[in-house]
Amino acid sequence: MSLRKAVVAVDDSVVGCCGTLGTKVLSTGESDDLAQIFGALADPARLRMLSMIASADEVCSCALEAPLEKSQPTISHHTRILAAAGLIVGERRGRWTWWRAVPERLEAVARLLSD
Amino acid sequence: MSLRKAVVAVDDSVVGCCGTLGTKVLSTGESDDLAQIFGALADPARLRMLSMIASADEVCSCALEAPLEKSQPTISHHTRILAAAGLIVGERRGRWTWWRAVPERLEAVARLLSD
DNA sequence: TCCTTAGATCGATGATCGTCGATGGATACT
DNA sequence: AGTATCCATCGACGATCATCGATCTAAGGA
Repeated sequence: MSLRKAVVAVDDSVVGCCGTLGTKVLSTGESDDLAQIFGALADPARLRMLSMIASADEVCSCALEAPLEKSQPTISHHTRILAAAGLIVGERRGRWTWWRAVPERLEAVARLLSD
Repeated sequence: MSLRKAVVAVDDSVVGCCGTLGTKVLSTGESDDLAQIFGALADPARLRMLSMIASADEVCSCALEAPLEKSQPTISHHTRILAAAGLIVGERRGRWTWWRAVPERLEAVARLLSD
């Protein structure tokens, strides 16, 4: 058994159901889930990765290593965290995995910060 | 000299000047600063703290310990990080420090996620 | 059937983070 | 002056994280 904490996807219902940050005090459960989403955005490499994916239509994992200057396992690690936060989705086609941004997710998080 | 990394305020110009995440790829400098802001939001205690402050007009530090169930040094630690990210501002009045949310900052971050 | 390639997983390591007890400084009240 | 209170800072400890080499799996191409 691995000691590393599993990367578990955050529930969809957390975002876009709770009004704004300023309307009511978050419950501990809500804050846990939201912290995971913001945690996914709290790394420079992941932010650049996300902006690359969001700027293009689709991006292959293999196209991320060079510009981000990270090893292949590190790229895989970061894509997994962004996907668990619902910010990107991946599709395996042949040997390649293609990543797309999820604009609705970004908008939902944005709406949560300010309505 | 302390080994702990100093908590340095993030430059104001990073937010609200750069369009959306999907319009262009972030530079390393931009992603570093943004990661600090999102990092401030990436903790459940800080999110609850921010929602408490944003929901009220002003909140005294002393009113945060009980509901968050954290010690006084921990509360002070978290307020400092939120303030360095520009999400709250504190004003010392007598013995108490009063905290206010910065809605423009929240809106700027939201706009950055989705325009 | 090999050989190559893309990506996920494992295990380890060094850095960062959240937390709190102890301490110090500043302010208010008596 | 003396005491009490609010808060920032320090130092330490345990947990989590980012990173990468090594390994494994799966999917072409020869």
